[in-house]
Formats: sequence, structure tokens, C-alpha cells
Amino acid sequence: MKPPKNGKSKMERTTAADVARAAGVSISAVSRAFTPNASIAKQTKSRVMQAATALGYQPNPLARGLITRRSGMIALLMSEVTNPFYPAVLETFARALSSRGKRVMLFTPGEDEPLEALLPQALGYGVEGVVITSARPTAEMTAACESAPVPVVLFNRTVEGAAISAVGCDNEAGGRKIADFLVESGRKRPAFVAGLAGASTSLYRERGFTAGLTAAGLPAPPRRLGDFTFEGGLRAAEELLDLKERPDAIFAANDIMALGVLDGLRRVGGLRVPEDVWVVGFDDIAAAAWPSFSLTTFRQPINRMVAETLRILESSDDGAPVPPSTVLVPGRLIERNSTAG
Amino acid sequence: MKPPKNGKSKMERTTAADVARAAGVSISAVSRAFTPNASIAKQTKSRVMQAATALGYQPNPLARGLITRRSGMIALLMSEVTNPFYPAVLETFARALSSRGKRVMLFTPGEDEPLEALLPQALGYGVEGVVITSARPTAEMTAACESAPVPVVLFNRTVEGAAISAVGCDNEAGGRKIADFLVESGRKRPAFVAGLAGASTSLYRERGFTAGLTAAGLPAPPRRLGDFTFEGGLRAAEELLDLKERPDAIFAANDIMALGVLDGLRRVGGLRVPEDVWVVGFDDIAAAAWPSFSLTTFRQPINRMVAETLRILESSDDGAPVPPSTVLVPGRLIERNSTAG
DNA sequence: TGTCGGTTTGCATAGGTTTGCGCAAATTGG
DNA sequence: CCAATTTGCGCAAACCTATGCAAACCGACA
Repeated sequence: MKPPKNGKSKMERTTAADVARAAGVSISAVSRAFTPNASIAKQTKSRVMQAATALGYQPNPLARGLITRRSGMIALLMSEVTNPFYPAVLETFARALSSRGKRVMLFTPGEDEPLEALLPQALGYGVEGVVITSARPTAEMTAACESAPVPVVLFNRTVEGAAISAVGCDNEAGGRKIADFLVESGRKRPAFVAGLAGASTSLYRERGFTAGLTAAGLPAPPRRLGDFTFEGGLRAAEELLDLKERPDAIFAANDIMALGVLDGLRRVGGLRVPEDVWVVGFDDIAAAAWPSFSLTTFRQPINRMVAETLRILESSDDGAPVPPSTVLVPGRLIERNSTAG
Repeated sequence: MKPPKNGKSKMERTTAADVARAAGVSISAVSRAFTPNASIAKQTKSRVMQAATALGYQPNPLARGLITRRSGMIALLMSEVTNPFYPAVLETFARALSSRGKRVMLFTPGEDEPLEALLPQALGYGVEGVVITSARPTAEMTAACESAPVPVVLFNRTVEGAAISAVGCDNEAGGRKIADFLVESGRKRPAFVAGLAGASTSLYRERGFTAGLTAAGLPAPPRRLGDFTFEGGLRAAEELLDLKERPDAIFAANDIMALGVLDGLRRVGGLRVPEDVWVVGFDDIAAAAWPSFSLTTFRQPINRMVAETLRILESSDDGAPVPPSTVLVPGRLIERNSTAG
């Protein structure tokens, strides 16, 4: 199994020609042996495979990709790596793809250049699909996505009226669920901490949240911006404490802000959670379960979301472009101590 | 600047031939225009570039890599993505490489197959360099690294007696520094929480730590394993509380365990930090600075470590293999409230 | 004006694979 | 046992670029 010390000095690639020579067949036979459902006799295939493993051969993905335009790579366009939710997503993708023999290529925008520039680059590498987890796409980018030769999926993002596939959690239902939960528990003055100004996730979560409160006869909640960061949540909490009517519950559009809110309430405001104020987040990152926080939150089922994304990416494996679809995976409220009666 | 709607139906790649035709030159001229310090007249170069941008052309990295064996990709072999330190490393690498026009390809071991299988795969993609941040390499893997045709750098890992470059923080000095700090502050019974059994980082940090304590006349600290995880730290804290002589300070080999220790002491043990026990970590992840924890820790300068890694990777850009070097970057003790007087 | 040194340019090949096409062999049915 | 299919295999083209080599070009100097 281990690559043997053949004569070649410094691990020169063993090519299909080497294997062909060793197995006594032609190069094309080798190629077919490695191509699923290719026209090849079982016997020759096994002889090729035997020689291949003996020489430690595996097809060169670059040369292969040059022809098939399938490089075995999925591009992941990601910019907000500071939010712990996204490393978890990244890992899930990497593992899922790894077990299918594919690789993830990470594209992070540099200092200056915007996300738009990354898509053509990724396509140039012959990636089989593109997953975009970053901020909302611009109009220009939307057009580029629609005309891309490979499937593009927005992860945890949606853009209305565009022909792009998207996979996400049902954010609106999640916000609604949280509102219902707070109302049923007798909370009277919930507040909301939004993320970035135009982010679709924050928007939909707020929409569902507000709808739930309104349906129960409560006014629209006071809101602050938290930039999707811990520090932003901390600041938002301080600001909400200054209101003349102090909120008795705060829903932050993601967990990392919720943790900031929690710390802001306790450390700066001197309040107790949940005795004085309840806090609810969204995502269910690992830190939410830590005893210090024990944050009630709405769990996004990363595994299912990733699985759905890959399903869409692979659904057009035969080159036939499939119509874009939007998949909303249901989430689940995880009750912890930050809202305990 | 935007790729124009040329006649081609669905964004077929514009090749160097197209540009050559448009600019009235040969294909090789186009190639040279995109090759730094190639022999080409300034005038032709500008004409080529003009045609290229008009057509939205950029060289195909795959075809280029097939010849030059330089694909513009760096492989990152990483398995412990759950420790927040590594996403930070990942992001730093991605950004640094992005600004140099290179990309990071992430290799995460799947369910079954070990790290060894990933290295040949990565090399097959023609990556220009490999960074390994995972657990200690096996002997077999070490050999593979040494004979790899591209530079391989161990990040935050060292392996003794092998001819592999490595970049890391000076773990032993860090452990020593922490011991000195605790001793000078009057702590009498420090304990240690190790990571995984044979991990070099944990080993060196412990070595320096123990050396510092011994030098001050203290006995070797009691130790527990924490698996480099939050839960592991939590368990380790509980176990250390059961000692007949309760420690008055706990040094955990990384931050995520230290946070677990902190929570274990407070939530399970009912102790106060720092009044009853001090806690010190290692890494300085973002959560260490959160008010709830305010963890004293030894900061690993990720930026400098990444910069040094890239320097090594690029130092053999001309194909000339450079002798392996080990770089130890100094870290810094960050004092916070988990050790405040 | 002829020659010479240096810079540019184009031609042809390499790099490793996939795949259409033609032909030989194997299989099937009558 | 023969004709009609199906199956398996090798040849060669194609994918897109980089690069050694030789030709062409340019200005300059004798």
C-alpha cells in the first residue's frame, strides 16, 4: 500500500503510462479503470488496479479537470470566519466532501477586493460547485451566479427574485417560535438585537419575531444593531439597559451576539440572567452550551443544511442544469438556563 | 471590467488563443504577458493586457499548473477544527494567501482514513506547499514529508530529529514564563491540565512549566488529561478538586480547556476565580477576552507564525530545496482577571 | 552599409488525462 | 454453425498553457 521506493529520485509522479506499462495494457484502459461505469472488462480493471496500487498511482486531478472541467473541488466563498458558526459549517462541509473524495477550496476576500472578484477565480479552477456563505450578493454578483457553468448555492442566505439556489434554516419560523415561547412564558417587553443592516438572516428572524409579538398584542420590539459580533452584542445590551422601560427578554439574531448580550447584562449592567432578563440566541454554537452561558437558542441543523446543499450541487452532475431551488430546513428551540423560569 | 456578453452561450472559457487573436499576437505572447519578468516588449504586453481585460481573460490555473507544477494552491491539512484557535489560523492563512493571489485548499481527514492518506492526495493536486496543523505525524508520514517535492511545514507542531520545517510558538518558554509568573505571585500548589497524550505542544508547555516550578523549589505539579476540549477541561477540573491538597492555580495547555476548567471550578466546584483558584490558558483565543472568563493566557502571535510559515514555503520558490528550518516565535503573557491578585 | 549583440517573437512540444472512433473479439439468437 | 449484436481495447485528438529554441528584429557602432 505504501508508495514504494522506485528508482525515481524525488517522488516524480507516476503517470497513467507507467501503470499501463506495468499492467500490460494501454493508457486508455487505465483511464477507464478509474472512470465509474466505463466500458471495461472486470479482469483488466482488476489488473490495472493492482498495478496502480503497487505503484501508488492515482489520476492527476489537474489533468483530469482540464478535460472534464470537473476538478473534484468545491469552492467555498466565506468571509465571516470570526463567527464560530461558520468554522463549524466549514468543517462539516470539509468532512462531508472528504468522504466523497472531493475537496473544499476556500476563497476568502483579501483586504481590498470584494467578493465579486472571487467567483470568476473559483470558476477558473474548474470547481464543480460554489457555495457562498458570505454577505448578501450584489446585483452584479447575482447575474454572475446565474450564468455560471456550475451550480451555485447560497448557504444561510437568500436573495429574493433571483434564480439562485439557496439553502438555509427557516429563519422566519425560528423567530416566530422564539416570540411564541417568550410570550407564552409571560414575557412582556422583549427586545431584539439585529446583525448587519441588510443581512437576510437577521431580517427574516426579526420578521418572524415581530410577527409573533404582534400577534400576541405586544408592540414591535425595540431594536439595536449588534454587527453579528460579541462586542456588538455587548454594546447593544448596554444601550437596551438605558431604555426607560427595561426589556425583560432579549433575542439576538445570532449566538455570538447573544453571548455578548449576556455578558453585557451581567458584567456591565449587574443584572442576573434569567432572573432579571431572559436571553435567547440563534445558531446553537458550541459555546452556547457552556455552563457559564447555558444559552437558550434556536439550533440550526448544520448537518442537514450541508447535506441539502451537497444534494443540490450534485443534482446537476450530468451537466444538465437543474432549476434553482430554495430549501428551508426546520430548526429547533433548545431551552437552557438563560430562560429558565 | 465586467465579462462582456460575447457570442458564446454559457460563459465558455475565453482561452489564451482568443486573446491572441484579438490582440494580433501569438499565444506565447499572451502567456508571456502574464508571466512575471518574462521577455516581452512593454508595448505588446499592454496590447495583450488590454485585449485580455476586454475579453475577461485570465490564465487557466489548471493548465498552467499542469506544466509549472505550481497551481497557486497551498494545502492545509487540519483535523482539529473544533478548537477555536485553528479557525483563526485558517482565516489568517486564507487572507494572507488571498492577497498574494494564492488559494488555500483544505484537507480534513474523513471518518475512517488517517492523515497519511491526505498528503499524497494534496501533492497530486500540484499544491505549491503543504501546511500540517494536525496531530503529531507518524514515522511513515515523516518520511513522506521529507521526500515531498514541495516544501512541507508543520504548524504549531514539532517532531524531533526529522528533517521537516516547523513553525511554532516557543511553547517551552511559554510554560516557563507562566510558572515563573505563578511562583512570583505566591502560588504554592499549581496543577497542570495536559492535552492529548503525545502532542508536542502540550509536552513542551508542560516541560517549561514543570521546569519553572522545580527551579522555585516546588514539586512537579499534579496533572490530568483534558483532550484539548472544553469538556475535557471541565472534567479535569473536577478531578483536580478531589485531590487532598486542592491546587491554588491551574494551567491548562490551551485556552479551550482552560475555559472548561474555569467553568468546572465555578459551576461544579462552587469556587471563585481568582479568589480561590487561579486559571491560566494558552493561545489567547477570542473567548478568553470575554468578560465572563477574562482568562489570563499566553498569546500565540498567529500573524507572525503564519508569516514565518509562508516565508518558508516561498523560500524555495525557485525549486531549489532549502534546508528545513525550525522557527520559534516568542509569545506574550496576557494578564486578565482569572489571575488578578 | 555591414555586422554584431541583445531583445522579442513565433513555432513546436510537453504536461497527464479523457474520450470519440474504428476494429477485433466475445456473446447471443436462430 | 453463421449472422447480428454487444463489448472491450488501442489510437489519436483535445484540453490550455509554459517554455526551449531558433528566427526575426532593432539599434548602434565601425
